[in-house]
Amino acid sequence: MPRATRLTTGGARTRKSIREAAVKLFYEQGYEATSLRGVAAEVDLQVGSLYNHINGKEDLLADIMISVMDELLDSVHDAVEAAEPTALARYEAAVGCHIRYHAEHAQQVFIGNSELRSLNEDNRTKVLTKRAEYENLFLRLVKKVAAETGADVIDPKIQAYSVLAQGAHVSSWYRPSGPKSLDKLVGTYIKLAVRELGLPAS
Amino acid sequence: MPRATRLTTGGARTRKSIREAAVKLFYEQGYEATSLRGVAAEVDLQVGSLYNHINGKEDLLADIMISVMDELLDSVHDAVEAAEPTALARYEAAVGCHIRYHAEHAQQVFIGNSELRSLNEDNRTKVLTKRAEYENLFLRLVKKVAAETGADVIDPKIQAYSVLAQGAHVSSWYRPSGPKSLDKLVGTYIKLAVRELGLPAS
DNA sequence: CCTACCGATCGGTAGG
DNA sequence: CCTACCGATCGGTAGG
Repeated sequence: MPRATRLTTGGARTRKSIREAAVKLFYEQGYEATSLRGVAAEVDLQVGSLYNHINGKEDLLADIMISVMDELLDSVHDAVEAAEPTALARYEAAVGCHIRYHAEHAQQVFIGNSELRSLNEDNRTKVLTKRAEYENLFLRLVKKVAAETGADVIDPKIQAYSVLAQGAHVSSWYRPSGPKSLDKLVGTYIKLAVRELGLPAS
Repeated sequence: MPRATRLTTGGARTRKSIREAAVKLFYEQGYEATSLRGVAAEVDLQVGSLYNHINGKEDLLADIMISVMDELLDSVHDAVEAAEPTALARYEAAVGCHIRYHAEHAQQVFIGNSELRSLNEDNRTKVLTKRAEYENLFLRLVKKVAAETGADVIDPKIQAYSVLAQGAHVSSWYRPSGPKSLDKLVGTYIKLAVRELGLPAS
């Protein structure tokens, strides 16, 4: 039995393909303008067959939006923990991870930032809760930098919002084929974020 | 004839009401999820009657998106010309006007930033051209500040993008009922923008 | 400005 | 996983 792992692949693989097709179409056309027939065609299925893998159109969207927030939270937490144990280094790591994720997952993040309205109350609450958690993560980091360095932070909340705004914007224009290297881009945004705190470049 | 001005009001007033209803519903539900029946109901008309005032659903959207860009361009141009004739003062005026407009017209701007996909090629090109013009306006201002003050601007394009990103973000959360006064908010964003240029607060 | 209608398309389901 | 279908709703139009 050299291929025992294959036992579970068929269904899971199809499910993943459907999700990827949904990300692509939701990004290109928007959730409302995307038909399940379009999603099905993308993975060579008929509409009815989709229902062997998903519970409905909105489930597909909720899945994408919730998992993108989970990934973001995990990534930034990991980046912060891996950084040097100073408040500024941790903040820089968080900003860098935030920008990098938004560039590398531009489609998913863009969907996450534009289709909140299409979720029912239950799913919307779930996503909003995770977003609030993400915001608070940055807010705490900003406040720690201020406490540890004495930086003259004008408004910690706007400061955190500023970083979130840059990420959202990056996800709307970044393409891997662009002229700038991603490392350089991330570095630029980190410098801007540090400057905004009123600190000299490190 | 004490009400001669009324001669032209009837039709124009209805047209304006329809547009305002469309802004409200496009903002709340998104363009695709909004039906012309919903728009009609909002102004106490039947669907068919809308066509005495508009050419179709997309015309309504294109109108909103194009006029928001025209207003933005005019406002910022005016603000720049009214400012003290130093590059930094002009830049500060532009950033302040940008943020203020995005707060005061949050719904229209939010539509402008999220429904590009729903326009046909012709209208999309019109809007994108105006957006490019708007971006260039900020890019030139940043470069002038750098030239005049010797500021160490890391990347003028990203710098301009940063300001645009803040505006888009503000339009997604700002409510007039919020705790912060608009003047104070605008002031905060101006300070952040100046700091990003590597200049001390003025 | 309304009534009544058109063809098209949608999400979802039954039944196999 | 497919065929065939459902009711609902859509943008838009004719005709008055």
